[in-house]
Amino acid sequence: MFKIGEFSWFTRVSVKMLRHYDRIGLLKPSHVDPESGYRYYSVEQLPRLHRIVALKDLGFSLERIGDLLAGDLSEGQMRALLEQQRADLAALIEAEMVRLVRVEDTLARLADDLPVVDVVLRRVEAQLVASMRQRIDPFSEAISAMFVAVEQYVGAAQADRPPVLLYHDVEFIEEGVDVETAIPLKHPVEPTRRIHVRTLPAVDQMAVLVYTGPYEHMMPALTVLYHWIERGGYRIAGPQRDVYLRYNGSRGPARHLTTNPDDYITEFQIPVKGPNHAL
Amino acid sequence: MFKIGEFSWFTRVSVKMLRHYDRIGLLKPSHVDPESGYRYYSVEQLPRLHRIVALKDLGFSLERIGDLLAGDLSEGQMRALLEQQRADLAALIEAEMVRLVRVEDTLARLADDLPVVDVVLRRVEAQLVASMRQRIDPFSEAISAMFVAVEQYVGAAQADRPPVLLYHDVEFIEEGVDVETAIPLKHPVEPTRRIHVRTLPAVDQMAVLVYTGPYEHMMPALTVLYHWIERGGYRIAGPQRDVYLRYNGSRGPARHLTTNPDDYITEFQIPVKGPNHAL
DNA sequence: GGTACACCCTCCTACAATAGGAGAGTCAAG
DNA sequence: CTTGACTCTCCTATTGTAGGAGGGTGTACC
Repeated sequence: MFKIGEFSWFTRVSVKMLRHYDRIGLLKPSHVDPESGYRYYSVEQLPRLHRIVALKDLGFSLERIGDLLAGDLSEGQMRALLEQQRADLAALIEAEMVRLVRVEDTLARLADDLPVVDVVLRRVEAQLVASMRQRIDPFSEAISAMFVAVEQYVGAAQADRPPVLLYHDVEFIEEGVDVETAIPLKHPVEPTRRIHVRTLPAVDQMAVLVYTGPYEHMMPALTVLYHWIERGGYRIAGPQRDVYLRYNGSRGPARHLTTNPDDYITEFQIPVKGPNHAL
Repeated sequence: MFKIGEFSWFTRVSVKMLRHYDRIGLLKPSHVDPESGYRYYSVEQLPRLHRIVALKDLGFSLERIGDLLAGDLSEGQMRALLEQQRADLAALIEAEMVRLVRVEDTLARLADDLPVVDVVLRRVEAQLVASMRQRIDPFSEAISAMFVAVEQYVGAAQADRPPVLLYHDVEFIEEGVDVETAIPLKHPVEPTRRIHVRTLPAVDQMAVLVYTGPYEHMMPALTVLYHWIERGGYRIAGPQRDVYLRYNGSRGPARHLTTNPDDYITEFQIPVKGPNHAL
């Protein structure tokens, strides 16, 4: 019989942890003095502690180790737990490798004196909108006109959410871009021949980049977004959306308006499908 | 201005977390109503929150994110933090991959109906011993005789620790194995021509396997230990030690003795050097 | 046989990031 | 003005590990 300190000394498991394993029932001392409460361990407990430590090194939680050591599980259940652990580890490694790539990309951008911008992946909810879709020349004034037309038409039905521009072309096009200007609605309005009423679908995995500044300089940021998607092993799964969080407009929800182009805030959103996450 | 719920809704950062970021100073609301305590956020805070989420996805802790966002660090410091993160991630990935290999090995053993045994890596402390070293035939009775001889010689100086057998051959040898039988000492004794007194050095990284059962069947377990070392990317860094935690002996510390070979408990220890840990 | 000191006990606290709940106050739409 | 949705603070929990306080225990040495 060993006192807890001796047992700790040569198993290299701290006294704190041995007491913890006792409390959670993972490893009870073979004898506890009822007078003093002193724990006494025997060599016979060594294989069990050894297995606990080994399973811990395999990445199992103490709770799962408890299950595994309970002994009342079939070989099939044992295998299932191990398979589960393998899958968890594989997923974790994949996620960490994507992270590593991203950190390296950021370092590379820093080394090249390029601006560091941040992309995040998140869900975007569905949104009822009124919209107008049209082929126009890129960066043209026509876009403003389209937004204004839709806003005027929907009037009080406009929701207090930022307007959205959708790009329906799959590839880059020099002129005649297929765009849709969408204004969020509080409730449906009657469609017309030019103004449609529809619901922008929710997107579970949206790669999002927030850009602050005038529209002329947004291309480098957008490039980063595409780079991010590619490097992360994602594929594009829908039309890009530009969300105007802060923009120049005499109309529209007041809290989204500003006049200084340097204060413009735009969110670039690209729906993606990824290998390592649920759709 | 958005109330916390709205801000949470479209950033997909939970209200709980927004309040948390406020408390730790990571993201203060642009306005807090002094009456109600209500937090109000503005679009201008979106880039910052976005960056926080992006850095979190890169694996940074909130504390480090705080440092990174403080803005008062040079590009060099920024780079250093990223480099650190890269190194941390690389190390983590390597460790997880070793884990994964081990889980897969365990599954393979399970599928082949081989016994699952557990190897752990730990430190072993230095130990003063009296020992006798000799070439003998493997598994011979001579080993017992050597232990008995040393035990008899050291007498009361014997410490209450298990005897150790060291194998000094680097490779497997059919006959004439170079072994050393070591008995732990409480304090030094006089050496003789045949009995040496020395300190078994501490080993920082010892691959250890606990084996329960008679000596005849220990080879498969030992094979696992070698396999484990190889698969983990370690190299052997010293002589193997067998520690007799529970063995048959009429003498020796009482708490290590038993007569039933099925109750024998032996620890196989092999010093290793590994790529991913400090020496 | 006593005393000092190393050891052991329980109970509390902390970490980091996140989540849930209780109880009370606030805002906005009808 | 009521009601229901929202918000506030404060408390608790998670997981594995560690530190400390305050008090009891075992033993080696004198």
